[in-house]
Amino acid sequence: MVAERTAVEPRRDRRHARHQATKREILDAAWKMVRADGLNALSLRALARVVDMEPQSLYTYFASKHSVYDHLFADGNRELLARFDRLEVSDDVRRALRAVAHVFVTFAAEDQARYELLFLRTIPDFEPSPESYAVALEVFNRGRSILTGVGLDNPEDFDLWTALVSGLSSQQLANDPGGDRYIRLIDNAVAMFEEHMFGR
Amino acid sequence: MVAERTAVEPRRDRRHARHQATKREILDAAWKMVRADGLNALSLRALARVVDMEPQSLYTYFASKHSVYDHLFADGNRELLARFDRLEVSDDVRRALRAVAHVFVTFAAEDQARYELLFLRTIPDFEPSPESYAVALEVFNRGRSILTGVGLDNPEDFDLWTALVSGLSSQQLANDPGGDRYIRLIDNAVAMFEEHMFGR
DNA sequence: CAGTATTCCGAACAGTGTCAGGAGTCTCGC
DNA sequence: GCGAGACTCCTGACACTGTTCGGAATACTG
Repeated sequence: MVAERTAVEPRRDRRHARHQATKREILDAAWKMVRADGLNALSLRALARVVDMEPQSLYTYFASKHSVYDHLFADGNRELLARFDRLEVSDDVRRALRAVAHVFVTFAAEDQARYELLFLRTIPDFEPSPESYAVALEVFNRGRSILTGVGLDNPEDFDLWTALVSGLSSQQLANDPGGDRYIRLIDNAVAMFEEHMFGR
Repeated sequence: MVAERTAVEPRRDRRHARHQATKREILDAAWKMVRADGLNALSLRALARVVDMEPQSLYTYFASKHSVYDHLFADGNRELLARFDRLEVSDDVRRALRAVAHVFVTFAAEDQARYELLFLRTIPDFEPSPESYAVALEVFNRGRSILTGVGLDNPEDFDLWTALVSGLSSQQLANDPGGDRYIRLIDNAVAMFEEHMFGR
């Protein structure tokens, strides 16, 4: 029985590799379309056309359209997590807060559809799977740990921080997409926040 | 020719009244559905079922589904405008800012779908008509004039203000719908903003 | 080579927004 | 009161959507 299992495993793995490759191609195409036409405008038939398949074949890789969204959701969170990882946290509080805010707002401003998917509940009945949600939680915790690292461990302080940063992001996307009208305000906003938290 | 016109007018008006009444009923039903199932989940066929019509009959009152959204958009903005009108602006800066923030965040937190429709571009290809957008502009100007009334006439200050308030709103909706986790932070946020603008 | 897992597609179903055309109804001037 | 015309509503239909079923290829394994 053990032999049988070890004999089967490699086959599965190779298939799995091909499978994953195609999955990646589909997801990349989905990102492209979603960026171009909006998150809610994604159509499986159009997606299939782009990756040169019949619409039904997509179901070999994804259980449903929501599952596609789910993988995009995880993708986006992994990307944001990677950017936080690349961030070397400064000792200087203001500098650290600035860096975090800049990473987040820039990330948001880059891609309206991605922001919608990750941070707004805009697709009817979509809920991330536990696995995908775990990635999102990791992002959340990472962001919070950076904040506590500079001495902000009060949950309400963190809530105010996220409100401020997400406000800059959503306003940037809504009122000046592609521009930097609100991105320019980051330093000022961080200064305001820091003064309030630590005194002038 | 003039006689003909004046003779026709009253008839038109009475029709118009009935027409508007039905229109209102349809929009009210649409609000209900949108609140229950989400903005993007609205279906003309389901809407028709609720108002006891055939789906195609809705086209007597609205040129398209987007037109329904457009009327809801105007509805929402008129409601927000009315709340600003009911607001008596205090001489005390902090009190005034608090009141404005509270009106807005409460308005947002009440209705996720309405917030999406008014402040996020979440429906594919939807753009408010000039008439509806005019109402939105009026809301925007009203909010800004209240701010300038307390001495904040710098556009960037107003941008930071809207970012802060909309951030509280969207976080409230996303992370604690129905609760008051971020609504409770309004006073604190206003204090932070005021200190930063006017000194401690 | 035989057997099996995997990938893909053809056909179909229920749902969507929307358009064309035609009934029925209401209100008007005569 | 009658005919004209606007108005309201519906039947039928079209192209689209996500999704399921069943079978045909294909690729890999023993």
